[in-house]
Amino acid sequence: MDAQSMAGHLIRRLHQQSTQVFTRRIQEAGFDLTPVQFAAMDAITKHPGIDQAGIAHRIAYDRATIGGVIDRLEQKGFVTRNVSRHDRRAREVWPTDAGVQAYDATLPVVDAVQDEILEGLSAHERARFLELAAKALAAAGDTP
Amino acid sequence: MDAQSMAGHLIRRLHQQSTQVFTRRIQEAGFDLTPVQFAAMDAITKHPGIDQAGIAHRIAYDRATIGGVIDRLEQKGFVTRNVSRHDRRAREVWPTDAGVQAYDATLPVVDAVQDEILEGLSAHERARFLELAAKALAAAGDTP
DNA sequence: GGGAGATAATAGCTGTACTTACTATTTCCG
DNA sequence: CGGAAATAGTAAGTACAGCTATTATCTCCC
Repeated sequence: MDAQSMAGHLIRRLHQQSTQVFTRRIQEAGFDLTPVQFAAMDAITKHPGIDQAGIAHRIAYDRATIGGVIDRLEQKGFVTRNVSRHDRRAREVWPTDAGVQAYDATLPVVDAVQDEILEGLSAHERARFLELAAKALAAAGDTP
Repeated sequence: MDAQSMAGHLIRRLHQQSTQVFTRRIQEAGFDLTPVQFAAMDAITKHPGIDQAGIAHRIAYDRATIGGVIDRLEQKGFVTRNVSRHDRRAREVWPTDAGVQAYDATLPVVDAVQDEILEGLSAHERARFLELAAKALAAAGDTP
């Protein structure tokens, strides 16, 4: 068995490819958002006031990691944080106008990136791939 | 378009799943190798004396990143390094006996992990998924 | 044969990822 | 009610993962 043909290796390469395409296209479009930061913005704009644990849960992240991601989004002026009135342990995260604008502006770019990642596949193959990927994930204890 | 169903997101989740399964099973088996360290050991045992750039190229890594990986493999006593006589810029990397033993011992565990990563898929689906993943990668300028 | 350009490795920087440990709350339940 | 267990966030530590810049060599080509 060659390590190069192993599932784990192929998946790592795909992930690498995916993040590189994402980063390149977003930069070319004049924006500054990483894939993870975009995923967080997606959760925050769709659920304004969500707390950090909620974001982590939605995009399948570690609580410790998401703290740093939100830190950077806050530094960029895309979100603000405040202590929740209902639960003083929690921080509510709200998108700023600049954050909403950045999210809206990057959305079409991100959409295009999804096809580019799988550009070697036909439309049918692409759909099949995504279907199988989702199925493999669901079996592994998916929590979207 | 929901970010959760995007190709990039699914691939990231799969990668996350893949590394978590790898790490857990390897640890349960009493070993201490990360997925990247294993991939590097695979290249080194199959090409003893390979230089770091060669390893990086084989497993599709950044030259800067691989330096740290080899550092850690050296600390664990799995490889040794020496300056190449043919090219004094290059460091030849050789597996130690302990390194070869660790590689051989982990190989069956790693093999089993590959199936576990895709345990939600039937054998046929698994093969199809790997085929599509390889095809998508090849189109993106694969360099194995 | 000598200088331009390529290449190997490293250093420093940013940004994930996940772990364990710790603090501050909240909630559940006897 | 009151304490145990659960939960939100942070901190510190390890390990990628990639970028740019720098240094030391090497190679190629005029």
